[in-house]
Amino acid sequence: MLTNTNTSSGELTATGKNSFSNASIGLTNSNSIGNNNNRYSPSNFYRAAAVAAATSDSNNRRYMPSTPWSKPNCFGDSFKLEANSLFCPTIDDNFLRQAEAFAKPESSSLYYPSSFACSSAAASASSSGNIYPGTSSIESHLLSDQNQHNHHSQLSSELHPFYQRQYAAAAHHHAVAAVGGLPSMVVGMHHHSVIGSLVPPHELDVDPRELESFAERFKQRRIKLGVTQADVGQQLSKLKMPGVGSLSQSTICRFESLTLSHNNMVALKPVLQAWLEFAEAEMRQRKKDEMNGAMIGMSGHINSNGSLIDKKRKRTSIAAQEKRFLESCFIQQQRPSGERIAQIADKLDLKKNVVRVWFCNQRQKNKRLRFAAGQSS
DNA sequence: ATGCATGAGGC
DNA sequence: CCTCATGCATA
Repeated sequence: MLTNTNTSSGELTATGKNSFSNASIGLTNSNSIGNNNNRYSPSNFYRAAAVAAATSDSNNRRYMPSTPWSKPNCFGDSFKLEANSLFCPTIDDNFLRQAEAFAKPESSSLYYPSSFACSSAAASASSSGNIYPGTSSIESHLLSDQNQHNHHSQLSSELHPFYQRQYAAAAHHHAVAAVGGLPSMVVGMHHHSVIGSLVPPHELDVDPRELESFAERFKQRRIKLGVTQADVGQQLSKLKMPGVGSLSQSTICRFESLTLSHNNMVALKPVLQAWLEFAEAEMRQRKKDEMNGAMIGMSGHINSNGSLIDKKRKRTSIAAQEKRFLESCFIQQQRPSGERIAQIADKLDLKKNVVRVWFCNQRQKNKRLRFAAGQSS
């Protein structure tokens, strides 16, 4: 059923009964693991920007630096409420049964075509009644021509599915090639974040193709530099770009695979571009030094070691069966009421908050994937 | 590479 | 309690 892969040593009880109200868990100690200090925060940038890529979704929010999660207890909300008080316990049984029916126990349609590694092949295969067309075929287009296309041809065919659709939605005008020199990176997020000024007024004015090709080139050049995604994230802070701290491997990875929102992509591009140029310049310098015989003894590398508190965030693992059920519920209602969430949580023996978050993530993912492979089916 | 999670800012 | 940017933990 539910496995709580809890590596912590703390008091995080998996199905525990300790419950707080999530929002109010004011903790004393701030960061415990990982240094999430100043991060890139284009605050108002996002807000001004119009509608997120998503079709009719007009909710574009801003961004805020994330924060350390060191909480003694990550989950709030009581789990497993008694059958909702207001209704008779069977009130929604139909709903649940229906969902259950949809979620055939052994349904072969995997949520994910296969794992991530699946490239082109399985990409669109699983379109059978599955709302999740499948992840992306990220890797596939990395194999194709690379440096070659310096200019974006007006192909929408070689666009990442996600962008293909976006492009179709707002087709016209071309890229805002901002690929000049380093973005000045001088401003502070206080006034006008550099990012804000480097980027066109509206994200929608940014050509998805531009982003796509940049992401692709970025990855190749990064690899050529022999730098990992995680490295990029860390090194980013060395650039001292105002408001730009470090980023996680996850984010770099998502950027490269275009699995971030359009807004997010647009905002991150200049930052990563700056890093790229910085790193390449550095490498050139190194080579030059070598030529001069000036061996630069490799200086020690940073070894982030842990004198850090050992509280680890726990990650609930929702079993396949439960997931299937959730998915079927999702099809019926993408935004279930708290009442229903509690109900579902109860049925699956999961904490209400876990279910709530699952839906949130699902919606978020859905926005990215909605068109990512859809039209073909 | 991706699943589950956090938290800011907004209703 | 949502959305969105992001990250730890993990497959």
